Amino acid sequence: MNISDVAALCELTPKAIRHYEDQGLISPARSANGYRDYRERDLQELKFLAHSRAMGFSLQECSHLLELYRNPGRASADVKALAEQKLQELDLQMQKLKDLRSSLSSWVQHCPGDQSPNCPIIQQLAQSEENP
Amino acid sequence: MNISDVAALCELTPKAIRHYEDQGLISPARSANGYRDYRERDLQELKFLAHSRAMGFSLQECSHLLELYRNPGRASADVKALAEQKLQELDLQMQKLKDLRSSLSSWVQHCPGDQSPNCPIIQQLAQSEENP
DNA sequence: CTTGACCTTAACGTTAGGTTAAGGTCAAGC
DNA sequence: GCTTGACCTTAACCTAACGTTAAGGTCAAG
Repeated sequence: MNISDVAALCELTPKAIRHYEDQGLISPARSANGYRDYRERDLQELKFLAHSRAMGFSLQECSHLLELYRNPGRASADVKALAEQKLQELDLQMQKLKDLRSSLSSWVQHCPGDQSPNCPIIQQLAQSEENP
Repeated sequence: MNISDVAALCELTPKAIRHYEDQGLISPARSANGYRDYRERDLQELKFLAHSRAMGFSLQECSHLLELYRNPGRASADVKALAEQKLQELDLQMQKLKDLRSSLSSWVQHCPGDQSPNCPIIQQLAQSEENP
């Protein structure tokens, strides 16, 4: 199968698929004309990669996950460890976003939003935090 | 004041400050020896930028905010508009993170985490979503 | 006068691809 | 046989916001 068809099936772009190859994650066969020729197994791995990326794993982490996927002798503990680490990262990010949102939201609520220059948002951003 | 001192006061790195200058956000005076020479006003603006960046605004958005900060004739409505847009972005990001976390968390809970290869996380990632 | 800590610019690295650019391949229609 | 359009190839530059060398000038202290 050619790259565009694979891309459509995996909901990836051809460029992304080539990128994964550049990074050594997959290495499809080549047809006589030099075109990449994807087999069933490549398709499955690319779908796996697409889902892993969609879950927020970096390409490096996806590479690691793919190794485990390929290895019938894997230990589920290794997979779980990766997932739990990602879970922690997600929690950290969410906490940060929550804090930002909270501050920004309250500033917005106190902003008149009219033609006057007086603005608590600007004031907060300008504040020199001189409160130890 | 030299760049390192400013950086320390604003909790930025010298490189970041130079970057903001490269991007046209600030333009400090130069001493006779060619060193950047930051005045009080530069300091205030850099603090403003640092806080704006910390609130999740992009450099472009920070540039816009800085314009408003500098302009005594600004309308608070313009500031509020930027803030509300950012607020929406934060909400979107949080929702995505929540969804990811939710899926991943449930997969992790069902993973034995032992030496066996059987792993629901891998299975979920490999799934071909054949459920319309 | 040396030394170390600072400053300068330039240029490449990072992440995960997107976007041209220049050119080869292939199946269809004339 | 020939053109045309849709596909494929590699190469190389673009994005954000800096971090990281690298090579070299400046300055205050000893």
